[in-house]
Amino acid sequence: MGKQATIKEIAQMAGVSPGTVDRIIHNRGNVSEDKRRRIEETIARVGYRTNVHASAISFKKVCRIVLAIPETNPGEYWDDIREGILDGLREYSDIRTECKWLFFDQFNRESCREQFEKVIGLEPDAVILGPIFEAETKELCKKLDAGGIPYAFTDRTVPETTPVVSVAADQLAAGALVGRIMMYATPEGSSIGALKAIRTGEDSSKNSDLRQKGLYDFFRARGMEDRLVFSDFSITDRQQSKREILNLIREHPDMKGIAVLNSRGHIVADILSEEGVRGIHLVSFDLTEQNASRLRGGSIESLLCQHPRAQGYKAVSAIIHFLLFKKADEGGSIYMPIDILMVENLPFYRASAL
Amino acid sequence: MGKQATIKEIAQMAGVSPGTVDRIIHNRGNVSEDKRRRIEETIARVGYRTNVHASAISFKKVCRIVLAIPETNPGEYWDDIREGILDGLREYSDIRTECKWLFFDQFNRESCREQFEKVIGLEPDAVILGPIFEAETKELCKKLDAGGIPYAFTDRTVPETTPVVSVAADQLAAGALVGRIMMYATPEGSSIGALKAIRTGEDSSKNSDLRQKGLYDFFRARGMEDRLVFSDFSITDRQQSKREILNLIREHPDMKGIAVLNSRGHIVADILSEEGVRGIHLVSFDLTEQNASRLRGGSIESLLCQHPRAQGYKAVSAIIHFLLFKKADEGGSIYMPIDILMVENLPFYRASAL
DNA sequence: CTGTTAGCGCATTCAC
DNA sequence: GTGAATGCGCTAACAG
Repeated sequence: MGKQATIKEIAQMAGVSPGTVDRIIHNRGNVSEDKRRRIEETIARVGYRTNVHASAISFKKVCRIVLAIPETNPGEYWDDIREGILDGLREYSDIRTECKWLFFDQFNRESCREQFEKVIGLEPDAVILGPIFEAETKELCKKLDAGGIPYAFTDRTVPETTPVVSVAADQLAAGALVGRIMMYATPEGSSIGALKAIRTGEDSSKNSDLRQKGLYDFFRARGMEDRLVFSDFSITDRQQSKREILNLIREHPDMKGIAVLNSRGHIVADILSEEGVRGIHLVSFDLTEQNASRLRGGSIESLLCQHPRAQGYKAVSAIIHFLLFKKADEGGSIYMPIDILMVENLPFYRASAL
Repeated sequence: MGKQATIKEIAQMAGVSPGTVDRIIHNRGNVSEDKRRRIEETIARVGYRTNVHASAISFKKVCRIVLAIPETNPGEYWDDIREGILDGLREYSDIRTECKWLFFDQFNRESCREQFEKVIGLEPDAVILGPIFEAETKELCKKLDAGGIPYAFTDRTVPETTPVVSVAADQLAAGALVGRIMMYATPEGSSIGALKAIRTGEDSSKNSDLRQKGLYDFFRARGMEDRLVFSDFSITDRQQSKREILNLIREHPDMKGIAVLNSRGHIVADILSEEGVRGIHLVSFDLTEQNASRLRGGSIESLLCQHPRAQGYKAVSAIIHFLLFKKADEGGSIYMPIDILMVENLPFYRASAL
């Protein structure tokens, strides 16, 4: 814990003024090549790190941040992400930050496009995006890149973009993890349903697709891929989804496990409960209120999740950090841990805010 | 994100000077009852929160912190806690903190007593303890209480003490979680070994005992407690422990799962591997390097853990926060989440430092 | 008991 | 290009 050098000391050692040191630290230019080298050298030599506190306290500029993410009901996935973003914003409440929220319907491409089109006009210093629709996201990012405006993603990565950071979990690994849990929890040779609940006409989401692939690969690698039964089911009409699921079970009487590859496990749980179907091990994704209550009630056995709140928090941290220092310290993506929740460890999960 | 009020503004609103406001914020006394009430009232009204950055930057006093924890090999549980403590210290590196580390042997009561006896003499402003030995810990805490020196625990709570905070996981719940995993992963009716690896003559640790009880209660609640076979095994002599474990398996040929209730799962894993024993589902505790490698290799199926690094970090945060504001904000104990690790989510776990 | 005041380390003008 | 000067919100020492 040796005492940290200050800018003033660096300046003295390099034979320049504190202002000049500050200029190179913030990449603000206007420094002769000669001094830049001298300063950078002594900074490296003494291992100078800027004092975040002093930095934050004297930071004047107000940061205009635009946040464009899906709007969801309280307690659902994107609502948790929003909470995490608010946490992050609060944490940095000492630096002046001016936020503009744009919410869109995650099932409606038009609504997303509409909101994304407003972004540039708001002249943000930075942007945080929920990249649900890939094409729209890419298009927006191209403009942001052109304008030199930094942006970050939560929830997933997007090809052909250059975000400061993507905060996301590895969904292939998550799918494989579902596979492992199913392998343990169901008898050898039984079949396992892999479901996605989607709205009629909706594309299934990128994340679900990756999970499906991860799950498939896991079983395939063990020569058991024929145990898997993939199927979508619609959630527009409750009666219909019920029929679909009951049908599935009827057609596969040896089905001992069902993995719901998105957050709609609670729907399947309720259908199975209502019909008194027992002995099917149910796994789903995301700790939404609805899923949590089914987990407590025992109709869902386990949930995989990626702490959406922490995700939101980290995206904000990264983007603000970038704004302060004009450079990212993480290498472009932050991988979230994939958490497994069962009744016993559920109570201690939410508490750990960060 | 309304602008935060400053101390100066609070002072003005309450009709006092900034110094007086600061006095009540830090519980430094010397304020008339009348003004105290007025100030506290306006603080509450405008929702004032002290600006951590400004606070950190102008904090003058050097904090003498004594840390007395077990010493372990790199990559083991207590070593991770130590890392987390260092993280926390680094985070607050801007406030002057003077640390004195005292390490003891976690299997040697005398060594602990020896180190604990040095604590008071070092005149610490605060103490962080690894409360392995209950009697010694209680004794030390009595002295600390008398001297008005705040202290915090990592790893577990200790009765009859008044720490600023205990950072620990609920081990009963952890034990129950082992039960659930075993229930899923082993065939109905098979027996399950519940082992503790201990040194000859050593008491088994409090945490292991709680886990054992949690596991037992889980099965008992389901009328399956006779599936459990409890047993200790010594790790002083490798050959002997091998015999013990192989004996256990021989006596219970229907044993399909083994839970190691402390961090020595890797020992059992190796013994099973060497003997070519297959088909036994092995669960253990703590993500040590040794366990991680067996998890990757497939000889351990899953690990339960409680992010020791985060534990250390949180203990430091809490104690420093207390030093700054002379009061705790958490209610005396922080519960860590209980994490389940399998091969698939292992790679993403360490990364999430906090 | 209470008000005043001098920094803390850094970001940002504003002169030179 | 560069250096000096000012202030951010708070702490702590000091003068009353």
